[in-house]
Amino acid sequence: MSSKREILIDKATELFASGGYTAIGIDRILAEAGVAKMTMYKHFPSKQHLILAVLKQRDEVFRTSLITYVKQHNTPIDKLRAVFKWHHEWFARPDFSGCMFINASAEFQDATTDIHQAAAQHKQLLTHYLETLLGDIFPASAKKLAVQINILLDGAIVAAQVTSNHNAAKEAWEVAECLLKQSSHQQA
Amino acid sequence: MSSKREILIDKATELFASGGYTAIGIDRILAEAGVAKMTMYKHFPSKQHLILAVLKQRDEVFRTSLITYVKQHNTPIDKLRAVFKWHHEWFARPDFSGCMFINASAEFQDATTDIHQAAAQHKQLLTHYLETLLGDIFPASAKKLAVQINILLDGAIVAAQVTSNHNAAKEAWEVAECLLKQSSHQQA
DNA sequence: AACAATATAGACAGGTCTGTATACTAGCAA
DNA sequence: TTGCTAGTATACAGACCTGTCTATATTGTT
Repeated sequence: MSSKREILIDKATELFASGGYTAIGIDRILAEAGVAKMTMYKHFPSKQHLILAVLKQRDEVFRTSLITYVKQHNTPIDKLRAVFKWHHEWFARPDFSGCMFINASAEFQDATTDIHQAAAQHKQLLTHYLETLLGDIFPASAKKLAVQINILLDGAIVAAQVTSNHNAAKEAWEVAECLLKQSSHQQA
Repeated sequence: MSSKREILIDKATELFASGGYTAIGIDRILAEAGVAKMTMYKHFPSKQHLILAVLKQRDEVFRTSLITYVKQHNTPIDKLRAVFKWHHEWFARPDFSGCMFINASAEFQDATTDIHQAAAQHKQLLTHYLETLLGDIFPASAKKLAVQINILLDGAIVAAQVTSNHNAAKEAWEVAECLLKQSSHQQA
């Protein structure tokens, strides 16, 4: 429906990602989106609400893209490898600027704020998805492994963002492989 | 020497850590530090220079603390375990608010800026330190292992910050242990 | 005591920030 | 026509931002 709302969210996503949530002002988003200020304040009562809408859409787009990509693979191990491959391709994109949720929780440290909680929820949803993937092979230790693989993925994101390490996803996958190998031995 | 300079850096560190670099204004730092504005601008020609001074001190304090802690342990494996234990204790501190360098590179995405480069350098110095620790056991693969263990540490930091996972360092260490075990088999 | 270095308060410029108020326009539907 | 909805332009309030300026005070050293 309201196309202006979508335009606003898309442009805000782009600018927040590359410029930070605090540093990017409303006026800049409005100018680049070609939307009047009052239109924005009718859709979003405050900047904070716009940020939350951005994060909500980002969470959906991000997870849908990943899950769709992984679905194209068959075996559980292939699926897990695909998770890291998806990250590898993400890191290589010219507009890659780290994880918007990690960045959001950096700027909004207070864990009781809605924005920080939105970031935490995204990470939890991702961990839960990993748990479903792992449940097919290691039902007993799926939960713990999911947390550990999530740590590897977040570490790779940070390495790609901070030190521009383009191999971070591959290096992280090798660690994950090692972990999975050990788990299959322990299972036997 | 100039105690005012130190007071400024300490207070700025505290405020930037919990409030973000952009969101915290000079005036707030000056008021809480009890320092006049002109005094600050004599020591630091701009806010950016103050941020750089904060990061420089943080890098030194951080690495010195870690290295001192690790030195109390003897065997190479014990030293590596101590690295994760140090992080575990860091995460448990009430003023823990993530890694100031990860947070800085989130707010200053442009990799050509001095601030982003200071963040990257810190991570590289840390990786290099890990490499020296690993060199004692796995001289051939120390470089690669150092990068991978650094990914684990950064992932743990993110987990502790975003989702308040207080066990992140322990979970990451178990993964590292697995990696080290595999490396010692391959070496033989 | 004289000097230089360091720090001080407080006002100020010029800009930006979020959010509000007002008055106007265009399209659509009953 | 009438009325409703969505959007626009523009100005504004009030706060906050970085950085500069001036004139004064404090301190330690020689």
